[in-house]
Amino acid sequence: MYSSQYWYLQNHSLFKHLNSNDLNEICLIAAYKTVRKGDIIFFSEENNGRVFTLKKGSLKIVRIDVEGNEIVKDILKVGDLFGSLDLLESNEDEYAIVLSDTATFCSFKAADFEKFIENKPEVAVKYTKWIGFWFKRLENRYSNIMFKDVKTRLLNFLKDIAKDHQTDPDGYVSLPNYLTHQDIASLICSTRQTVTSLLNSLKSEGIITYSRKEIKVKISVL
Amino acid sequence: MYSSQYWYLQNHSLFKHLNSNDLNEICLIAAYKTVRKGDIIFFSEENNGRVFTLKKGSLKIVRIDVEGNEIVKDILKVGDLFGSLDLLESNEDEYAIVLSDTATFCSFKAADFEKFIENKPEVAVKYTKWIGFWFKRLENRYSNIMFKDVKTRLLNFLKDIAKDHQTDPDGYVSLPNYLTHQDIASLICSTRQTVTSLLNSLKSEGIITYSRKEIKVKISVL
DNA sequence: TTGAGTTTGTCGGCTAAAAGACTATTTCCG
DNA sequence: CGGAAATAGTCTTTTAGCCGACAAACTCAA
Repeated sequence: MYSSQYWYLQNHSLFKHLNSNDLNEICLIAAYKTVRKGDIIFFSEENNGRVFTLKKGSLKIVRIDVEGNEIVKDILKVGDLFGSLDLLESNEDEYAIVLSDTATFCSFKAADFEKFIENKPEVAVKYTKWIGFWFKRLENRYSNIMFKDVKTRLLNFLKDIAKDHQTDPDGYVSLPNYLTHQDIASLICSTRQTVTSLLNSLKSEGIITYSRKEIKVKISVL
Repeated sequence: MYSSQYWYLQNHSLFKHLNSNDLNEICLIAAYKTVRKGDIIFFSEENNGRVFTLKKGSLKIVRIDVEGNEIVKDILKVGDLFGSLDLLESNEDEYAIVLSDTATFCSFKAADFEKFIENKPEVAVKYTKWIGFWFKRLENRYSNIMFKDVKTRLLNFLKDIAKDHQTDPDGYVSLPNYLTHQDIASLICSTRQTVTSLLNSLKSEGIITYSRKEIKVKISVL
């Protein structure tokens, strides 16, 4: 018999191979929380230096730049880590907004995790690799932005979210759409107007169909 | 009494706090090498999955994109880590070119380092933080490229290399210049011609002077 | 159901900077 | 030294896509 908290942790690839004693230990430093759509998770104040793992739902990471613009940095889904991944403080100008109806996540203080890691070297190595993956992901995202035109970037963005979804028998992938054109623009580093007109030209090319709730993408094009 | 190899490792912040037994251990998995200007370090083949630390000199990291263009990804200096930082394989399309007259570096197999880490969790935590720093650095570099115009990016680039150099009494920082305009263009994501004319306009504004060997930057402007 | 707020659609002007073409200068090496 | 290769300088042309302005469509709460 195990508590649901155990299940959550065990289900996360970072902790999958830990036994129940280990889980017991990390549960002591982990805190769970469920929040609703539109809720904001700030990384400053009491959350500063915390690492979060998303258990359910999806959210977007937003940064406020020096001019006060909102920049959508990333869209996260179940299993992703966020927060102070580098085990360092700060991130004052960043926060997360819940996109799905509800989201559940657990979190622990980077400092506590650090202590935990020191006794669980397998976890340390796994964590290191995890960070390495994200590093590569960031590199790819950015080189995409710098060397591809907006249309390609938009298609790559669609491809990226489509890859974790089932293909319908008609050859389309149906993606629930939590994002405004403004959000998408921010993610692919473009403008609202450009995204709108590109989406419409993709629509008239028969590559996608979309409403405000859903985007369907012809999988063969990606 | 210690060998010069010990000194090298000990001098690197990642290994600074290890005692001589630990150093002995990691020396067994580390290999040293000195190379000359223009030499190329490939990350594929026998170097695949290796982590390097630069002991002396400077080098540039180059990537070949799908269209065959050389993209200068980074300029590294003493103390920097490069190679398979994520402890993973691949990086086939990347290599390093030595810029200084000579360069010395040591390297170890990611797999060996991993084993080492499992017995030295403090090193794992340090390594994770190290990667975290680079993560942030990458984020900053790219947000710079995406949200600033070319002139600002060029000035930021100069600021960045100026920050580890002494200021002359005349208020200028003298930077040895290993880079062509093409290299600089690639680093700040612009074109050769644009860099050339921007450098010349900065020169006529009295902000910099430069030859092919050296760039002098008025520190007050940065 | 109504009207305020938010998100989408469309257009044309505008500009930074890429791209191309050619020349001038410097470097390198036999 | 001399001549080829690499690098830098300066034009002009072209263009992707940003930006403002405004209208249409949708959403939601009172």
